[in-house]
Amino acid sequence: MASRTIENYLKQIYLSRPADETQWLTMGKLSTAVGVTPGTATSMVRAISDAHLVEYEPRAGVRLTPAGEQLALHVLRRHRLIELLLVQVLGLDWSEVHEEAEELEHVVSDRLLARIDEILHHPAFDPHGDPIPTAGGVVRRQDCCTLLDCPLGEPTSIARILDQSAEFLQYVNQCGLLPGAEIRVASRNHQAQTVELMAIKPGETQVEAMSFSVAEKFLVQLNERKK
Amino acid sequence: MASRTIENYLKQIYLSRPADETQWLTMGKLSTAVGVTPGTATSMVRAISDAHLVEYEPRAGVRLTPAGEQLALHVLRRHRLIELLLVQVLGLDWSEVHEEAEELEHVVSDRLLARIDEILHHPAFDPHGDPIPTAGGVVRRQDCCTLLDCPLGEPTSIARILDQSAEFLQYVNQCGLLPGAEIRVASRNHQAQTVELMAIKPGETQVEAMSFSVAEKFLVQLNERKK
DNA sequence: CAATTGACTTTGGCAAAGCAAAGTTAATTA
DNA sequence: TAATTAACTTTGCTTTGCCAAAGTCAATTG
Ligand SMILES: [Mn+2]
Ligand SMILES: [Mn+2]
Ligand SMILES: [Mn+2]
Ligand SMILES: [Mn+2]
Repeated sequence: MASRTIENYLKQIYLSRPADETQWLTMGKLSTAVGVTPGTATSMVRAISDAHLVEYEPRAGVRLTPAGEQLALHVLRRHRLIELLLVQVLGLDWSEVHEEAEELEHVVSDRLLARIDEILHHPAFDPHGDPIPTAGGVVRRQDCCTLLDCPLGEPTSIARILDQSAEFLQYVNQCGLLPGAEIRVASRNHQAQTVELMAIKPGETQVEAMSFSVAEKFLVQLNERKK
Repeated sequence: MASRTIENYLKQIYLSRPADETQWLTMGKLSTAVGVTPGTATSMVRAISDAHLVEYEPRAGVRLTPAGEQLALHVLRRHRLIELLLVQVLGLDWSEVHEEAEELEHVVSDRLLARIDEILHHPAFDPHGDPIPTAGGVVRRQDCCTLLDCPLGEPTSIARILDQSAEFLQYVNQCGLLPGAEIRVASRNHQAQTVELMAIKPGETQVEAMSFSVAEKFLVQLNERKK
């Protein structure tokens, strides 16, 4: 079986892969994502490539094979299911579960994972709104836009938080913008580079302002019309 | 911090230590307990001894220092709390949790462990009846006798199962002799080398027979008088 | 008391994972 | 086009754990 090191590399290759599918992930990006020196990444990638889990083109970069992608998605599934368990069942704060899951993801057996999945009723998203791959290795697509480019005034729900640093997540917590929260973008001020939000709560109107750079870190979904 | 290898060695040194406190644990016993060749155990123990976690006397054996014992007890606490969580909250069978906990015990953070402890209401015993060391590293003593040497006819409760192989635990499950089960030893037949048990259930009298060698694997406690 | 034996230790070697620093490429700049 | 530079690869070395096989010690046994 793949060592925990290899699992970590594969997961990071998946998460850091460039949007354009034909592109390679550069070794520089990979080495910083994994947290090793570039030389270490090169030799590790060579090894993983011998195992046919990635394609490696010197001076171009690295890219997952179908087998490697399946493995990466399994690790990601473990990671995200564990995060949700830690939040929902064990009551950890969502800002601290990532570190924890980073270790646990390599150690939880298939049997235990199946039980976790059952207890959580086969959830589709983790506490940060990231999609949980299915046991078969399929990632469900959600179409979202950021608070920067979603339509003004429309009722929307927070779907996903892109900056998952502990500090940012604590800020998100404070202003109640967790995944699921219903809000509208009241206005955008291009001079001040700010976005004004309104919470949709019964009888109450709360306002929150944030800069464009922060607004970009929230993905939202348009609420379905209830007429 | 101690590597997972060192944690495993310390835990095994603790669990395999001879009953007589003045005795050393031999390297042979340790190496089979840890599952490595004798040479490997020797060199590892040398290293652990350099870290002042054990005393090592060549050709005599090994023995925990107070610091090493504290560390061993912390690993044991993690192991046993995790086992109980897996059974009580995640619904795994008690015959499969040991393997699982063997890995998880090295990876669960203090914060997570504290939450587990809370959720389980600070339990004193794991699913097999083994005592869970306190966070301060204290093991509560329970005075038990085996089904071989407990008094005949007295109402007792199963306290602890000494053979924790998956097969044996499944047998224990089948005859309902889990920790907490109330029974009386009806008789012992020294010719046949068997023990006859009676379950104490409302209105029902169930009988179970087992050999001396199996009876030895059950620790029981006398029930307090209810007069 | 010597010989044998079993338990233990030592030695030498290997694989995984990592770093530092030197050496290459290839893209950019002048 | 030539020089510079940033990104990448190679090389050499380290640490941690492990095994196999050879060597040593001490307890029994004859
Ligand atoms: Mn990880
Ligand atoms: Mn997440
Ligand atoms: Mn373990
Ligand atoms: Mn146990």
